[in-house]
Amino acid sequence: MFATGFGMLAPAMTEERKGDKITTRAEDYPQWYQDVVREADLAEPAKVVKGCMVIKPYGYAIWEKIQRELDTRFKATGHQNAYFPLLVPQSFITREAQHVEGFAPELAVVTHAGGEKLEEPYVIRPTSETIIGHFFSKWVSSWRDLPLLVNQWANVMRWELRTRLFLRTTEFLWQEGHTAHATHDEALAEVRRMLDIYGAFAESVMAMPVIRGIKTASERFAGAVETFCIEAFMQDGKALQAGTSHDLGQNFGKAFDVKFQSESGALEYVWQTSWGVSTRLVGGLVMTHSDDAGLVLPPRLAPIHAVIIPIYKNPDERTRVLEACERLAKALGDIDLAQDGARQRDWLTVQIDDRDLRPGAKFYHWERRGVPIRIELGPKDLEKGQVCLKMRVDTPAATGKQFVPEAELVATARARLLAYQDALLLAAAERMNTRTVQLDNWDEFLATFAGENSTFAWCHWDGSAATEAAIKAETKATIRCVPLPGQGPAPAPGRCIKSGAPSPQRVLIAKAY
RNA sequence: CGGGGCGUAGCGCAGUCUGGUAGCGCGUUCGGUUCGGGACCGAAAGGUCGGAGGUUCAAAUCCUCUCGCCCCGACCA
Repeated sequence: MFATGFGMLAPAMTEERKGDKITTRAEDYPQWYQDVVREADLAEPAKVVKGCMVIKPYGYAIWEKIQRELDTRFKATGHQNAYFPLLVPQSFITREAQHVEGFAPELAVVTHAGGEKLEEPYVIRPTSETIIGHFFSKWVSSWRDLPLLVNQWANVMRWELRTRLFLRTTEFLWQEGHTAHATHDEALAEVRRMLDIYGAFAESVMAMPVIRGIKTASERFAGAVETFCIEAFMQDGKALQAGTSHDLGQNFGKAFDVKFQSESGALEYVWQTSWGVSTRLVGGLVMTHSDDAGLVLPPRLAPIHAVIIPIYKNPDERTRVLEACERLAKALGDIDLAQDGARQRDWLTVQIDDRDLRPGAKFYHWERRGVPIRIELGPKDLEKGQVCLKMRVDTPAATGKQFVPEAELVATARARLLAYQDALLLAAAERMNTRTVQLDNWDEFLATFAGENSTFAWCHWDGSAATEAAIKAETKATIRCVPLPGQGPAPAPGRCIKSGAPSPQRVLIAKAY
């Protein structure tokens, strides 16, 4: 499948404004992020609705690719999609003590409908554990009904005080998996399995390396027994919680009376899990790979893999060049990027930019949108039977403009895209690794997190909430997670960086989005 | 909710102090010349100056009230 007329993906020239420069990262990182999102045409603040955003077609196309990849993985592990109501009876939220406490401050509540005041207000779901708990209790009665594995793609609302496009908005899109199991061990295995899926997805599809770990009590999901997470390293040294997987224990089972009769005949509460990732991932994608020239996308998530720019001086040349462009697009469109063993094909999407603009303007246009490959085709190339190929970001394997014989284009393009995907992951991992430090001295810690500074720091912590709060109060840095085996430095005892008390292992500390 | 700032053309702004024909840049439309890293020339369209009230011969400008937004401090995928 090839495409040359993707109206939705080809933003009109109205967005092309000379002077709309992208602030450099060194100059002002938050401004750079906003500029990149705007210039890549990913989203814009809704303005008329406080704290909300409009995800524009190009940005939504990236989210759809994320959805497709994850949904395939969820289905492959036995989950089924379902959909639960947006509105949740207020009394449901208050059923689980920790849950209410955590979410009460950010709830939007519907008090009137049909011109009348409601007997019981509804809250707009901030997450769906409660209403799903209610239905699980109706659906589960026997051990034969377990495990129950469902997922929902939905929007949720949390009344945020301060918002940033994709990273934190009042309404956002996500996926929330909810499962019920007969034993705690089985539930825990599910929690870990989904965390593994998130981690593998982040690294192999988003090319975004992550640290897998467990949240401290203060950062734990309201109502969970344990929260597992993946934390990603942003270019400014801050951490982004990119996905979470919760062991809910029997907390919601008890609150919503989700019971089953076991094989031995005993009546028991189910063990539940929930796990989710959101459109925040798009923000993480931006802050992982993009540069001062704009968005950079890994091929596996790029809505457009290659753009072909025709070069011509007169109508006759235009006709001949465009004809050749169509030929190239058709050939490239037959490339399947899917890895061995993938369940579905992943055809290359190609676009010919035949707008009446000068080539240079088109180069900048697509560069800002992060299209991985640019192909220039002009009269000189036609004569020589070659095409000019350039990757959005230089990699050791491919630097600057390269000329390849037309006959080799398809093979070259495929190889370059696959190498590019790997190169982005490698570059991101190197950035994270070289900027990750081990700190053992409080003064050093203060210097590391002075002002807006942040990086990934492995430090000893005495395990107390008081120390954790003190670190946060003094530096704004927080404990992102206690690493899982294989993540971070090998566990070894030491002394807490703040209190000096004994500590069994180092934890990951950074400022966070 | 406390402190600071701002509402004038699609976007960014000037004009407000000192009332007197509503302007500039970018973008948009049309025509032409251009086209291997952000083109140029010519013409044109586009604004009840956030809203309401008041002062005045006359208000974007002065006064009163009001609405909305942004930034900074207490929460979070």
